[in-house]
Amino acid sequence: MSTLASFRHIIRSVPRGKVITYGQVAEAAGFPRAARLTVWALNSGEDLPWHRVVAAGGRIALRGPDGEEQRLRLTMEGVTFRGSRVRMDVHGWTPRIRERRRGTSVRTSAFRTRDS
DNA sequence: GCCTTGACAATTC
DNA sequence: AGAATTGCCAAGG
Repeated sequence: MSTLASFRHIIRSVPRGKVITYGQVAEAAGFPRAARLTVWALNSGEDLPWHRVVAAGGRIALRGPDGEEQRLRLTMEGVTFRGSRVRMDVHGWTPRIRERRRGTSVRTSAFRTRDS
C-alpha cells in the first residue's frame, strides 16, 4: 500500500461527528512526527472528509473562509466547540495504529532512526 | 542531489 | 498569548 493511500485510508476512517489531528493521522499512517505529510495527503486528492482533520488541541488550521466552512461543516455533524477549538475530549477519534511488519529475520531495533 | 514548500507539532523564551 | 526555533518528510523544480 502506498504512503498516500495509507494517509487517505486513515482520514477516511474518521466518522461523522469525530475529528482527528494532523499528527495523529501521520502517526497512525506510520509516520510519527510527520504531521505535515497529512497536509500533503489532504491536498493530493479528493473524496476526503478534510474538515475532520484539525490541528493539535482542536484548533482549526485553515484561515479565512475555508476555516469558517470547516467549522460550519463540523457543527452540522454535531461537533461542539470550546471557544475556537473543537472539544477533543468529546470528539477526538483514535484510529487503530498501523502495525509494522515484523519480519522473521529483522528486528525493529535494526531500523531505529533516532531517539535515545 | 539540493532547495523550497506546506491546512503541523513541541519546545522555549 | 504570541513569536521564534527546530524537527518532520514526500514532491516538484
